[in-house]
Amino acid sequence: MVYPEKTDAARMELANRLFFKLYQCTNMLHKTGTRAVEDEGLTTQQWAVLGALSRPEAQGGMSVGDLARYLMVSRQNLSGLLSRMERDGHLKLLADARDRRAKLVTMSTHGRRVWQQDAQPKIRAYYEAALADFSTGDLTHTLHYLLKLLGNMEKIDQPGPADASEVGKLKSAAKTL
Amino acid sequence: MVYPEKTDAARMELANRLFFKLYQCTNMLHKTGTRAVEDEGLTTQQWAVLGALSRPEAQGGMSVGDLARYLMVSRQNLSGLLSRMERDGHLKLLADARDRRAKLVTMSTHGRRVWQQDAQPKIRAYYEAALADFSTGDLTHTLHYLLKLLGNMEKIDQPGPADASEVGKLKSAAKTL
DNA sequence: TGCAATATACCAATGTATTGACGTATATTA
DNA sequence: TAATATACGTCAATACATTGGTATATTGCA
Repeated sequence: MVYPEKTDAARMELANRLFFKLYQCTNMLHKTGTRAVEDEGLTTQQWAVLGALSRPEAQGGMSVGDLARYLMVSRQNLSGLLSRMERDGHLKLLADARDRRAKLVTMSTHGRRVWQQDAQPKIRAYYEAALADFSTGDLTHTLHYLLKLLGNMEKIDQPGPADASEVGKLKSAAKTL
Repeated sequence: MVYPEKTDAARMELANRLFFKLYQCTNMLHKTGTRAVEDEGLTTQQWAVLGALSRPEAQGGMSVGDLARYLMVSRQNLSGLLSRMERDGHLKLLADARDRRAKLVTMSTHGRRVWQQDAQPKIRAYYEAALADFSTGDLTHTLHYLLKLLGNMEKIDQPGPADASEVGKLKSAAKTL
């Protein structure tokens, strides 16, 4: 290697710009995306919740915890979000008969109508504008890189045991405390 | 075109996943990134501010407005951020002699030391972990897609006049109000 | 020069996101 | 079964981020 320090500095420079743009992109996504559905009284985060609940797998509702894991946000954050959406009549939170700790989150009739009739066409138009000049290949590649990045960050977040024996060790260690 | 509706639905599906992952990536970035520099009393947003101020172009400080434009956040948001950083001793806000409306934002001696000595190595390590298995080509491509996406969103945010004559029209129209 | 337009910074309200702590309910284990 | 551990949802504190409104200083045009 002739110039290792040079390539390394260049890599850091690229990394820096990449994360800076990631940060700016998401700020702009929330700003412009929320503006796109403001007439429906929604935000981008709320549209993520409605998107999750409208999946076939979510027929019959989801618990707050499951929804938080799916969206990858804290339960505490989601709790507030759901309260606002219930207040605005988009959701219904029912007590779960099976597990008395849990609440079942479901779209209200009004929420489902708003989501399907009003919001969906606007979201579609938003996607088309935001992804103008993106070919199908571009979309696939971008998604691939984001998935890879997300995977790396999940590892940073939860270094996680390498195998089951590690889990056993942790459990044993916990017992001695 | 034989199946136009099919390719269109697939594109929307891709778009949906792309923005969902973008949202999750940035949440994870703030979460894990802030954890990486929490000993220094910093957050990812604050490290963006210090990064901006440590550029050679920012020698002598920046006004709040310039910094807000550079970071692409609202002045109101930045104002609170800067107050916290001044409170924590990382920044100094001086009155601008030239323009009595403006404040000049500069890194304090302490802030510069924290940034260069303590934070920089941790940020470096964070970048390496978050971008594990990203080749230089991967980095360049990802950055390219983010820049393109950001450009599209800026257009959505500010549809902007197509040419100078439009600006003239707007100015004239404003006068009549 | 003077008046209108613009720029700068602040205040307030609202929404999103995190961590830490809490009380209650379910699971696990001894 | 009884004690312990875990899971569930919420409250509180703090930080980011937006919009809208206000007061003051500067700029630009007539």
